[in-house]
Amino acid sequence: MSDIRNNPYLAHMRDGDAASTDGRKEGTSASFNALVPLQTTAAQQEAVENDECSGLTGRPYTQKYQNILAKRRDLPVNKQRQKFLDLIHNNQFVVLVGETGSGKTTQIPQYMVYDMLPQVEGKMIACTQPRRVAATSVAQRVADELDVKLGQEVGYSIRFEDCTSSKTVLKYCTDGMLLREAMSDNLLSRYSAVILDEAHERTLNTDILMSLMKNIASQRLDIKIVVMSATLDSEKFQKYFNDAPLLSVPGRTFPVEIYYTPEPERDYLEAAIKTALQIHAAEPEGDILVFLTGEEEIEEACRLLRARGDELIRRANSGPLLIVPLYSTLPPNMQQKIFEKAPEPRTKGGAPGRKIVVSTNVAETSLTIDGIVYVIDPGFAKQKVYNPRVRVESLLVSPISRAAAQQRAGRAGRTRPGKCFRLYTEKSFNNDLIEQTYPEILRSNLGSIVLQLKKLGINDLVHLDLMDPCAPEVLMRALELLHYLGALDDDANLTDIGHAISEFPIDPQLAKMIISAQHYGCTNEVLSIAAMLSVPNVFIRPREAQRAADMAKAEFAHMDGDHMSLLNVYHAYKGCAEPTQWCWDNFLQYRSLKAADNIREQLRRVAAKNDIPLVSNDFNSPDYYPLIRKALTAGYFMQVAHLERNGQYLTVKDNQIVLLHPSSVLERKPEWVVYNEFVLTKRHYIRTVTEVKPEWLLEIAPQYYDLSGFPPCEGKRILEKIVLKNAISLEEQESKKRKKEKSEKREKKEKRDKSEKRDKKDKKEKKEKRK
DNA sequence: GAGCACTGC
Repeated sequence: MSDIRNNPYLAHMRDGDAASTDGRKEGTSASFNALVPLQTTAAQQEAVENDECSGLTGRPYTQKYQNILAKRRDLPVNKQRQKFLDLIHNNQFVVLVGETGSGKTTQIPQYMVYDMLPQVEGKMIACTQPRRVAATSVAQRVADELDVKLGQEVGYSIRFEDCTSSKTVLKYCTDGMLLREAMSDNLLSRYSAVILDEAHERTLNTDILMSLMKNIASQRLDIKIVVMSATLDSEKFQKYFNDAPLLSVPGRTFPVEIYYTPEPERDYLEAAIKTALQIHAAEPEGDILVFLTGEEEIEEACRLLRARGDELIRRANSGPLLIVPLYSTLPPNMQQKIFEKAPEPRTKGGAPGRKIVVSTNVAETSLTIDGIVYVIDPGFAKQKVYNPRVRVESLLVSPISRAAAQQRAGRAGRTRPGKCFRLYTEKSFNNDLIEQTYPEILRSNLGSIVLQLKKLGINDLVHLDLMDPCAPEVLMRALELLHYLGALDDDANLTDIGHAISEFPIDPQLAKMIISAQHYGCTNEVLSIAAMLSVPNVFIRPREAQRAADMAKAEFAHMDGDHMSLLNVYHAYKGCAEPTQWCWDNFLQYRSLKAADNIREQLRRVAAKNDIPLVSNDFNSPDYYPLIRKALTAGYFMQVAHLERNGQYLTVKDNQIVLLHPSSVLERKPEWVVYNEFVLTKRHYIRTVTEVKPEWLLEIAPQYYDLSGFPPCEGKRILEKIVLKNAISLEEQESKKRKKEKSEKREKKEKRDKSEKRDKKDKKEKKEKRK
């Protein structure tokens, strides 16, 4: 343990003993003079906070600091500070449950800093968040609380942005970011403690990180782990972390009354609209939040609400309504509308106006709207599901869990007591809804995750200690994919290609595409395509201007297919003078294109770091596009469809009937295509499609196109013919080669014989001369 | 001739 005299917080207290309060004396006396381990009490910590100068910077505290300090002392978590410190002193893991408003996210990391003084050993404390905005905004708040400049002693680290310095002691970061760091520093040796926040959300990254921390903790007895969650499902966390102790901190929210429908609702959209209007007509002032499942449904609900709201206002003299849709793909300026105030009464003293926000799940966790008093919860959400049999991820409207329903209801009690109207029966809530939403790890394709785990040095995936183990078939699919990509060898160990792929923060297929592009001389172009495939759809198609949008899109169409069209869009975007206006004029999503540009730059850096040359072919060469398509094939040879003679596309190897997605720029139907996505809706579609040649498949991925395992279909027969033809020509080549070799041998032999004869002759002559 | 919950590296 370190010398406590190095403690920058406590150091100044030695000098100022005379002026000490009791609390400070408690801190000064026995503990640090006796060189005890770095363990503080709540009183010591508070004394340090009460001091005139900051222990971190040595500067006097500002008035702003003092004002915030008063509020911090009032947080529920502060009353449990001593209890928390006792637990963390005596345990490697602590589970902390704290509801909204407990102050856990801002305070616990600070308590840890005071207690562990990571800077003494040149280390840091990390606190992870599932979302970027949370990481940045909380870091800013804590920097203010500690009276330091953001990016100095307190910082954050998210994709595209590292706001830390050599002085940083406390770092907020996304959980994905910490995972990336662990890939190059398997034991996270730069950290003396890791705090995992919002663990109840059970995102893919949080689950992997929990497993990783458990593993690291068994090898590093000096590291402390705090797992923070908002739900009461704490037993599962405690059990998982070797029966860790639990600390519960009450939240600070207002009570929310729950109402259920007496009978099940047949049409939840209709019921939601009716309920909203009833609230408007009968309930006191306060805004309404309605949860629906997707963009189309939300826009439809807004239309109906506006129409019927107008009628209500006319007939019943109700207050004016502001109806706002909210979903993530909504342009930012439209998203800002949710923060507008409810409209004023039409006449002085008239019925108050009201705001109704109709939102997807984005309002459940990611965005907080002030002033919401009423929540309407139909009980559904779109959720990701993964079907390993057909290797397809899709979105399905499904009932939410009880935990999610609780979370939604909580949105009504942020500023004052509220009400939540559940559009299902109480019986249904208790009997039909599952307790918790299935964690993401059980609903995802794990290709990328398995590769990351390998890179993290975790080889035994079957015995991987996860809170919810994933299905063996999902693991098999992931290993299979990585093996075919050449990322894993026959013993499932990382290959050189695998190491390279894992460096890229994108799907393994995309990374393989980039790595392969160097052999086709087109890394520049393929980087652009990979970036465009990693962002949300760039094409906008408003209902009221569909034809204009389609025409704008046609300008970018490339006859080889959608990938090349994306490349056209990217090039045009890079070449335009005023990006925002240009995007607007061309029905393109500026946000997506900007993101693509950002990602491309990141990918370019990773490529450069891995010695992948950044090259392009001559644009005027006839091979310019075919070579790009070959690189595409090197990543996506597992996603190929063949046009059968009956006019239907069949996926190769799975023999699924699929249709070209109507958004495709391909007007004809090429015989062989690679596709980026399999979309499962009413029908099976392949989306983002480009023409390829069957010869390429056999040439680029012979290990995958071992046709003996393929189900019979036209595509297979054609590939077999090519294999045969290749074999024949190979045989011909071989025999030619053999003939050539034979004749060469003969010639050589003749030469040799001749020279030998000559030598003999020479020797003979020499001999005779000597004689 | 159609859809796109939400995050994240």
